[in-house]
Amino acid sequence: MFSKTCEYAIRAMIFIAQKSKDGSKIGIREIAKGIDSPEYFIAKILQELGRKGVVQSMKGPTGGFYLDNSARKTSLATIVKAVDGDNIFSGCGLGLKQCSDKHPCPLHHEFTKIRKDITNMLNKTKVGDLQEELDQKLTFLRRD
Amino acid sequence: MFSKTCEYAIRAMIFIAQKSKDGSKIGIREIAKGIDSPEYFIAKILQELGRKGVVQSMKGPTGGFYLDNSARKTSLATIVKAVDGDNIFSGCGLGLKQCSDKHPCPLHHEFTKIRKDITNMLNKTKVGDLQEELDQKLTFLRRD
DNA sequence: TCTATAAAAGATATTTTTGTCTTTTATTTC
DNA sequence: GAAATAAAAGACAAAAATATCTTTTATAGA
Ligand code: FES
Ligand code: FES
Repeated sequence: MFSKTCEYAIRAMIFIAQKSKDGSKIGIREIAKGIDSPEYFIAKILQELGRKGVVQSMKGPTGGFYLDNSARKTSLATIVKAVDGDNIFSGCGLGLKQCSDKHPCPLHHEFTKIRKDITNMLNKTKVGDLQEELDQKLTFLRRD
Repeated sequence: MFSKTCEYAIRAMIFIAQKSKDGSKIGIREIAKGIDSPEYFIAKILQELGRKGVVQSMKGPTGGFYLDNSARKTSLATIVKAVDGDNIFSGCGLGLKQCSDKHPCPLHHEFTKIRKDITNMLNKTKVGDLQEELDQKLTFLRRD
């Protein structure tokens, strides 16, 4: 469904939301541990998300990653788009160069329904909401 | 959603269903052209599907690929499972090692709904049915 | 039985994704 | 201002996915 990169990105965003909700910042090493991802790899991903303004960061001592109030309202759709592009939102399920109602592939009618559900789900789900459930220990970001 | 390999596999299966419905067989070169895929690559994929009994083939002159009556009833789920494994049917949307109700990731509740829809869709959709729509030119296997 | 044909099998190559390491830059604290 | 810290940037490496080519095997038909 999502690339590994995207899975890590979403997990990291929720983790950062949690660890920075009191205004503090969280380092890359702890993030990697918290979400069970390769340290250098998630660093690269967050760097890119930082450039796009999806996550905030500060260098130097006491520095690290955090989310400002507007970033907490980021939808998963925004993250997915930033990392994986928009193939999942508009691409053909059978890999035709273009998805189109006028020139549909054999799966088009069934696939667009699902694609719509996925899009709705990703649009309505915000990082901040997922972080709250995580806080209540109703959900988890890693599995040992 | 699906790997390139899987997209080609599904398209090829529908194409073979169409071209072999009169009992004839279809060669790899025509298949590659018909579904706009790399020739040697789809050959490898069909070889593997052949080993698994998902598609039928014959060597030699007048040889080629075809689908017997039972293969026409193959569901997309069978093809996807044969090619991509069962990650899409049971894997965690955020890439945790295990998807579980007891230890759910933040996306679990929303994701399992969609995963179920996908599973149902792939199970109920049969190659033969898609081929019929293709015959009526209601759908297409390539886009130029 | 010989020849031509077409898939199977095996080997190799390229590209993309995923993962790692090193150097540079910004920031804090002393 | 100097030292320590942590992310940014850039270079590199490994693995997986995608793609291509060559040789072998089975089959049909002359
Ligand atoms: S054309 Fe394939 S999903 Fe729309
Ligand atoms: S645990 Fe992630 S989808 Fe079930």
